[in-house]
Amino acid sequence: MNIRGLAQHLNLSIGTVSRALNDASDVSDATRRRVIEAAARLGYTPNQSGRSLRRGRTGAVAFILPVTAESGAYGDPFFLSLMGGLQRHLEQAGYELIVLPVRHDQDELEHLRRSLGRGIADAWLLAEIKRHDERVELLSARQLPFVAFGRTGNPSGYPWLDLDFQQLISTAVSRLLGQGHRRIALITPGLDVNFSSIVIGTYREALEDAGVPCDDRLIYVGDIGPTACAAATNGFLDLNDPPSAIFVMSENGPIGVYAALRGRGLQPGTDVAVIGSRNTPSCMALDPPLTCFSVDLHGLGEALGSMLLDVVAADGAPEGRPGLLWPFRLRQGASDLPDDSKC
Amino acid sequence: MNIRGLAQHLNLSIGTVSRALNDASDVSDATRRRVIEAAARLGYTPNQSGRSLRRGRTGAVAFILPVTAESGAYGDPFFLSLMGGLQRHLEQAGYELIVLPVRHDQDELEHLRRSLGRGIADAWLLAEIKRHDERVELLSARQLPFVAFGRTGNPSGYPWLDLDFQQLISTAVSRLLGQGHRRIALITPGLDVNFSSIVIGTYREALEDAGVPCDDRLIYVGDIGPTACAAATNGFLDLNDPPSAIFVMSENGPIGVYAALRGRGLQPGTDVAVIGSRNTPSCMALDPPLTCFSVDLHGLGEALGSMLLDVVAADGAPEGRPGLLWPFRLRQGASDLPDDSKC
DNA sequence: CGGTGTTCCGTAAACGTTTACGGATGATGC
DNA sequence: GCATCATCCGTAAACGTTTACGGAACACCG
Repeated sequence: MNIRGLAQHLNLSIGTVSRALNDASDVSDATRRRVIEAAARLGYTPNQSGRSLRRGRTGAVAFILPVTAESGAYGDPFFLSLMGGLQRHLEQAGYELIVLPVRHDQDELEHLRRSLGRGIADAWLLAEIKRHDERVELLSARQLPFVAFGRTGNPSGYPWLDLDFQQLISTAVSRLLGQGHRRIALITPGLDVNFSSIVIGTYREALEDAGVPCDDRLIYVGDIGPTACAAATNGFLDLNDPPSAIFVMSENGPIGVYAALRGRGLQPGTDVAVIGSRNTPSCMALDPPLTCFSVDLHGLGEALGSMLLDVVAADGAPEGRPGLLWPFRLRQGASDLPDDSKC
Repeated sequence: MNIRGLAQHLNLSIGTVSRALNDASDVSDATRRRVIEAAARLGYTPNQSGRSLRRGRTGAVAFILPVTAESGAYGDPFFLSLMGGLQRHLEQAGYELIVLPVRHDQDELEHLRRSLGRGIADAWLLAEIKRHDERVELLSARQLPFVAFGRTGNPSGYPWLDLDFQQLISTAVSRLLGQGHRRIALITPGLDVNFSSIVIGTYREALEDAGVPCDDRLIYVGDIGPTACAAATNGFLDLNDPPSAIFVMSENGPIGVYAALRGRGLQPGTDVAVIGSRNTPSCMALDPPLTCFSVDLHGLGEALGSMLLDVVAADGAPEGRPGLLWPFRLRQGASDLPDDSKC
């Protein structure tokens, strides 16, 4: 069902039908109603290729979504929830969200180039930003509207939104300090992960501000799977002066920490305080309930959608758009009770 | 950078450039090389709108992905891993995978109509198929190429792939029977979930085949969140003759089951056997390790990709394509040891 | 009644590709 | 040397839409 067929059916010209359906100026109310009614009745929907060929834009925003390549592993459900809010916000503005999955074992720059070439969207959303990210450079160089979820090492000259890891760490550490802990261990991923250096820096600052000496033996940087975190915990406990609290910047890491503590006959939350970073389903299954942080993913998606719409509206005027930090919320569990006996 | 610009740059006609880049017949090797080299050098990528307007097809497959609408909840990471295999398979055939998220609180039929109208893909992949699914009917009626991941109550006349729940249940029940259990409880979601009736039916058959009487008080049908599963477990344990084994058709349900057992001083895997359905991260965090089932998600994605390519190739000849059942694999843990004392 | 607007609609030219068709060129066979 | 043929390339018509432009019809005002 073309626009031509619709026009013939209505004894109107193609142009009039198009105007009636789109801009709605220069067309009488009577015919507009007639056209809209007939379009609905005949099931006419404008061909997207023709439309976006003629106009310069597609009415869609593309989200480059990293997915796992391995067979057994699950992906990060974080993004899935984010997509709900993002899609809702874009939908309200008449935009469509399309997601382009890219596997971790793919050349992501090449993938982005191909996707850009398809010209499938008016704006682009990048995730899992690296400290030095060629995709950000590519999009900046081509002056294409995009938003980065995450930030590079030099986060200026492009719009980004990132989680406020600084707030996360300082909240966790000051909470533990407030509970009387003085030896607080830190488990955080390798420095190739963008936020890890922020984590370490903020951790050091927070201790310093409180006048608590920082012991490098209490900092573990590396693989943050459950087993690696268990090993790290055992390493902490082997020290002459073991920590009384452990902050774990990892999704499934707290599971390993709990296991290692129990392996030594220690009870999380009673003998050693534990605070995790995110309320993943696996961490919510722990007993005693893990004190950790959550993110308003829906709101986060909506904020990203809003930024994307801004960026696509202000085409070619990317100035003055600052980066945004998105807060974590503390979810109090029972794993970080103060352990006064150790102070 | 148009094809016109490229042609002018090469002193060739537009048609020749197009042929050189596409079909590659009727063009000499020398010029073809020259064109390809120049296209790469000038960064030319054919405009997708123009291309798919002229040809009837887009070279893409669309995956209608259900995402959560609530703010706190995470989505199902199941699909994320599936997308990796799907994308790889399609990529190898020169197809692109685009994902269209649809929120659970949206009118999914209306959303599908809009998406179809955009004509953005050559084939469609549906997920979370309902027992009576209007989307399947819509796509069938319009003769559009699609594949259903899941199946309706009457799974014929369209290509589908579904998980083999029957195999899952019969494997679990016969395993428990083989371990000597005679009173096996079942926790399964409400009958609005498509596979739940299959689960119950197969459970009954398996018991009947083994000559074990089926006690309806050992079947719980309803909400399968952790707390609901804990309540169901407590209900089982309140019986005069409580079960010695529990099969939980739920993702996070085993967490609640473990908690309820421990609340009564019972040790999972020692006092009561527990088998779960899926190896979600939350279940893998349990101690003792949960015996459950896993799915080769990558292979599943590739199988879906293969079916999609078949469907898009055999346009208008949808006959003879049977449904496919995808197997579960048992992952032995330590939660289903035989409890001979109770037999 | 002429002039000036306003309202509504048709005309046609784009947007960037692909592809059927034909023509030019050169090679080959007789 | 002429006919035949293969090889390569240019021409132009589509694909379905949007939109600038102009024109027809009509109202209004002096």
